Amino acid sequence: MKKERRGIHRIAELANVSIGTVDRALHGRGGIKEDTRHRILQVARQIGYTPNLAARALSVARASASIGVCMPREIHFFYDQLWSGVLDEGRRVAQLGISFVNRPVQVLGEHDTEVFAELAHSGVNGIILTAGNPKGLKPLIDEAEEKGIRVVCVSTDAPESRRSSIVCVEPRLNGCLAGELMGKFVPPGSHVAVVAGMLNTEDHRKKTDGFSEAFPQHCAGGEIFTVIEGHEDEDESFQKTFELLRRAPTLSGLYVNTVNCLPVCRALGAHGLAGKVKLITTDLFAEMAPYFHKGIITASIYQQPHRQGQMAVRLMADHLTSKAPFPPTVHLSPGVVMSSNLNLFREMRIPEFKFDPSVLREPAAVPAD
Amino acid sequence: MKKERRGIHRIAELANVSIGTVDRALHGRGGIKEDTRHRILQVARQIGYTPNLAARALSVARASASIGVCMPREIHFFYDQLWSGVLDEGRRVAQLGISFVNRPVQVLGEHDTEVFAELAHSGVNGIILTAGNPKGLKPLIDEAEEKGIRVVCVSTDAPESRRSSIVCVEPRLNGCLAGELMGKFVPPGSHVAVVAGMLNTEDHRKKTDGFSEAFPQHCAGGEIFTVIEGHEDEDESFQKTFELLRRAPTLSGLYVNTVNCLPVCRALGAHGLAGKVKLITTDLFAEMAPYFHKGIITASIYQQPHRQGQMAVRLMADHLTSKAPFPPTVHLSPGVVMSSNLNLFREMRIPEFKFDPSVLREPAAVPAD
DNA sequence: CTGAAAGCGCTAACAA
DNA sequence: TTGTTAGCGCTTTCAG
Repeated sequence: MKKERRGIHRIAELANVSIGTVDRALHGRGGIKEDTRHRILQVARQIGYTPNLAARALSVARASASIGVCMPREIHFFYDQLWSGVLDEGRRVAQLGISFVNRPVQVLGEHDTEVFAELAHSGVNGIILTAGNPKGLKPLIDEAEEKGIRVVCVSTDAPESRRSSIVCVEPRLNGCLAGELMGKFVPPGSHVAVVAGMLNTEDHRKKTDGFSEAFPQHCAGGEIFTVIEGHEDEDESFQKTFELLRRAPTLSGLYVNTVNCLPVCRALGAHGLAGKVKLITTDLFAEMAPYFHKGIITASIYQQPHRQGQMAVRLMADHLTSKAPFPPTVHLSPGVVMSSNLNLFREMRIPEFKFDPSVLREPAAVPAD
Repeated sequence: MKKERRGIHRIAELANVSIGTVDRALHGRGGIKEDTRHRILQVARQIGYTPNLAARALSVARASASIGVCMPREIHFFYDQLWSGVLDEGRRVAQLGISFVNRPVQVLGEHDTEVFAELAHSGVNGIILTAGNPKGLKPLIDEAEEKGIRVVCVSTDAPESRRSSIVCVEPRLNGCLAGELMGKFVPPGSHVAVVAGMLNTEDHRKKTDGFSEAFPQHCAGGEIFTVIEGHEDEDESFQKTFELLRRAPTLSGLYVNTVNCLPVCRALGAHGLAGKVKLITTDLFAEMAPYFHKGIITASIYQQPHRQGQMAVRLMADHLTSKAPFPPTVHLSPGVVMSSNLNLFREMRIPEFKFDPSVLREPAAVPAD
């Protein structure tokens, strides 16, 4: 009594040929009679054959696909989460024989052209990239795509380039959602202000635009009192906000579109305005929790960094393993964080996942002994 | 001249043992002298050994598992999405040799005990279950777990049972978030009402409780005017809501905690109260879109059905392939849908994914010839 | 044109 | 306590 074989063996059995022939048929390789080929495909379809990717990966050994990753190390944990999404999902697809080459850069846009160029020449089959420096990157990306190295941008786009896909929360929509929420939080005719990072970065400008457009639509007679720039500097942000609140005591809302919201929270606290001025922030990290509880932050727009990383890896892996086509864009919906659901976000887990370079190597799976 | 070996063979060579011993050392299995174990681990660490997951997957493939799925077919697309999450993720893990036995039941709680029992005896290694009938299911679940069949509940729990894990959005938290939002949307001292499905279902009761607790906390002097039951009946819901709005013209908010919100929207429309009464709904389906655009629905609390399905499959698959432990609970954060981000939700894609039993078979991966 | 056979790195069952 | 061996399903020679 013989055991039931699987996969191509099964097909071979049913079609009365050898597995070698089955392989030739399945891969459209030459050197096979057209009607045996046809017969084999028929059988394969009948039994619903699906190739075992692990076996394939194993067989072709290290010739199998690898993905390069170039993303920044951290800003207030946003990139920590992005990395951890990539690494988590990477661990899964590793089971399918896909390997990773991780090349973190210190901060967004720093040396990313060099690192990208190096990756592109290192023999990877695809690159996941946070494009801090779109202009400089464009030619490199186009060249890589030309050579068949697919590029997926994540979180920050290089929209002019020929990258295969982009995974992000659209900044404009991010601002719109904040604007809509703000419009519902404050009474008609309210004045609100925006605290941006730097208006000359695309991202912050688009968020500001989205907010400015949506807010008046959802708050009859509402107006944007002013837009100030904190330049990602703690002291400057605090000072400017503090000053603003003194100058404009009738302000009913504040929208911070950079991750750097703590100074603003402190300025509001210093004025004793908890809850009086509705504060909508962006992103999430553990130190924000007390300000939710005190009612200083009313809501935060969450950009799902972990999921972005995960999606980018999935897109690339699906393409590499099953030549799945890339969707031109993957726009995630931003989440809304309020005090009720705050604790469900991974950023609130302690201890906070700290980015550890050692994690960047493949899971060194030698257990501590 | 012999070829350079890789992986555990390499380690075996260097440590002067056989691959069997290396395997034992690496996995902390018994039957190995402590110092050989130590030496082997030492070597492994030195050469930066990383297990080849493809090889492992392949090797254990024969032992590989099947997952039974028992979930309802549909309620206003919620279960469609849940299924599609399960099927999508199932397609991925199928590549690791995991197969599925899908057993849809028509509606929540109908015949689920029979179907579960059948699954439990069909030789599956794990069951994903939407427990419509927790009392009846408990003994069956416990028995299955006893036999080593792990059970993961999804969307609806069987909390008394020994199920390995539950993936859901907590109903109470769902209500809290709605309450918090409502508290910020309406002015202090407002009266609001709740439209529930049936208060005797755990789920709706808990949502109502959460809302009732959170709302007054976030709206000074706010009160719950009344809670009405629509019993998931179109006409009854419309009538009762219409009546309520006439009786209480000062109402400033309405929270619908069942998916059946269209009658309420219509009643609001009929009274010309679009935007005047803030309406917060639950879940999302395509027909709701116009009510967002007209400003009748202010926000909806989204329970992420697709992701719930996906998570349940991942939990089970990770356990089956890597004996990963189950987290006792996976509580997803509900999403907030407003008109700005409405279009990003998969429910808005047309054509709406309709549940098709044929999808329940594995995809045939044989290229058209 | 087709078949046979050798691995890929790992697990697990069985011998020693 | 350790070594040996037979696969897992696939790709890739090399013979027929």
